[in-house]
Amino acid sequence: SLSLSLWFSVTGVFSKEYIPQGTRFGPLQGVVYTKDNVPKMADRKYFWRIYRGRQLHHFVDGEDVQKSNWIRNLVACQNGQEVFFYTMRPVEPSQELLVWYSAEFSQRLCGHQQHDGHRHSEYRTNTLVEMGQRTDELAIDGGRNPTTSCGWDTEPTHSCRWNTEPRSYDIERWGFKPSNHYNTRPIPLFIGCPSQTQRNTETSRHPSSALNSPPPSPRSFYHGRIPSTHPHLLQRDLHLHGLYGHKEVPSYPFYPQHPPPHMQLLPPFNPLRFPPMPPPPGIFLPASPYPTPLPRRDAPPRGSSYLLGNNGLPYFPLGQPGALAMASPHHPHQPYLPHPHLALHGGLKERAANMSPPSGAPATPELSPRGPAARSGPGYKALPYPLSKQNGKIKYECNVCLKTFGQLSNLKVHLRVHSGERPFQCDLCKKSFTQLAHLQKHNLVHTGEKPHECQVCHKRFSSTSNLKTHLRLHSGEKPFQCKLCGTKFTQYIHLKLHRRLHTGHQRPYRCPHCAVAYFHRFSLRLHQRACCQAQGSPANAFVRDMVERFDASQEAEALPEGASASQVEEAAERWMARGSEGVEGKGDRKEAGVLLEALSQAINAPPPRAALQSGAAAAAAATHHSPQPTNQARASVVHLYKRPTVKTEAQ
DNA sequence: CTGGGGAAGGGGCCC
DNA sequence: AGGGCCCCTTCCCCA
Repeated sequence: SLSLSLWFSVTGVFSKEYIPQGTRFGPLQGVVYTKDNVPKMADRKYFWRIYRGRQLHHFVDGEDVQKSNWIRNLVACQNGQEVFFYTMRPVEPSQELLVWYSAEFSQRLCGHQQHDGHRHSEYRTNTLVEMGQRTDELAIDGGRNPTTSCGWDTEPTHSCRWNTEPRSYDIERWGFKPSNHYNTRPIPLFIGCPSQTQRNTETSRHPSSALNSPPPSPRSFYHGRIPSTHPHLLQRDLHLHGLYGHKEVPSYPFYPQHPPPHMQLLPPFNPLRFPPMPPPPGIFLPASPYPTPLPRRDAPPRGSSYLLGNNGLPYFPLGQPGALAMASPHHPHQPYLPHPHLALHGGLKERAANMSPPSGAPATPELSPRGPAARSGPGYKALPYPLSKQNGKIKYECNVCLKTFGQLSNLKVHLRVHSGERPFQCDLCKKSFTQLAHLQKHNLVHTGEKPHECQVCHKRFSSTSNLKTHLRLHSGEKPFQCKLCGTKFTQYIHLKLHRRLHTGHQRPYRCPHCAVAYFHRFSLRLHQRACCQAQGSPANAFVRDMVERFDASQEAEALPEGASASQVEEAAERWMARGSEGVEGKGDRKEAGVLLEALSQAINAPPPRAALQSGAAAAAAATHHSPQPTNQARASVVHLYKRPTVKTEAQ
């Protein structure tokens, strides 16, 4: 798996402000290699293949941060001989910018297979658009036809292209008129990215000024501002080349004196910590900045997405008409912006209809997209998601979390979990839901209706679940039992709260300086290096809390007491990949990243001598005065976060 | 502080 | 594809 050291050796880019969908960044800069002069020792992780026509022309290596400006949250688009990046969707403030790349590349990056049955969803990156380009088209449009490519240097499994110039998109998308300058030369900076103050203004959405600005210096330099939430970065002289205008020669069209205020540097990119989301189904792609390809014989119908899913196969949006129609008003930051072609050719319904996978494809399991047989011709006839067979039944696998579904519709609903799409909105309170049934259930809140009645006490409930819970009061059933004291509960949450009474008093490894104790020696070591103020660590309540969580995690529990630093590191990594128990649930992934960084530093940095000594003494003293936790006590901790089942808890 | 009950939301399966 | 239903989880409030 990806090592922490790698994680923290790479610079990440975060948005400081909302970036509208369709914003373009670029061009990519980096070390240029021809096919023949690639150094033997070159790390090809960040290689970009640049095509001329269908021929591989050269590579751009984005690895060297001193020489490149690559970013990884966007879809890349080869434009002539340059690479630009387009935002796939609006980028929220503080969201990291990442570039999509394929599952194959992800696997190579992570160095292991993802199909081991674990939920390695966070590892799974998705979707790369890789397109070829004909030389004659270069001549036609002056080299402005975009083709996209991925960050790997293996032979592409597919190629496709957009025949529509980005100019067309830009014009229609933003509503400005083409300028001669833009016609003749691509602007090697991003377009239409309003500042905070400009965001809601019409002019910001029609950044014609960008078009009329002189092209910026291709060599540019940006010193990012360090956010107050990441004070540890203040000591570093972080900079990112290229994207935002020259330090001495301001060139950024909108921000002539300063880097774009919505961009700033944050902790390093970590594909495990901040996994790129897959191309969101439905609601995002129709508003994609990418020009809709003109029809060709071997291409999907107009309106189909040319994004490639896993294994380089096309990723078709899964949107439904309802989703398309309802998405935008409910998500002001994800404005639905009908593509000009949609407006011209019938709008949403046609678009949605055209977005369906090729008819018949789901019913042809022999066209498994996992195999080469799935690709007949240029490869547009495959499904957007992997298929597999389990016990003779077709399974539809989520590209993001690898969960499989027996029915396609279930997968489609499931994908909303990842896309954030919530197509069903309550008219009264404007809350939105992923499923109609949830909205219908929610409506009962407003109507006061309680359709489910307890036959014993005639109390009424809005849901069967709540009635069922209630019925336990009459039946005396208490399925949730504390293993330590035997107390039984009717609800799991009550057991969960109760069990905390037992923990906290049985953690043998106490910090001699503060009132914290841990189950594991390595946790105490982490604490002392990462968050013990008495040891000179910065006060960080979050890191402190996370060390505690990790200490109580299954991953930590599985480690031997004398676990090596690398073992602890790997366990923390697994823990994070699993969602870190509550961290992800609270939507605070960046904070979790901060923890991992702290963990990494704590693991890798040589410990303060005093800390080690006192820590060892404390551990020894603690061990002496308080025996090792019993398996039972440890189990209670492990199960603290474990998904409960009636069976196990009742045993 | 702890146990207990209900309200509400979210994910997934089956039809 | 969509409706119905179930299970699970969390939050809130109260005794």
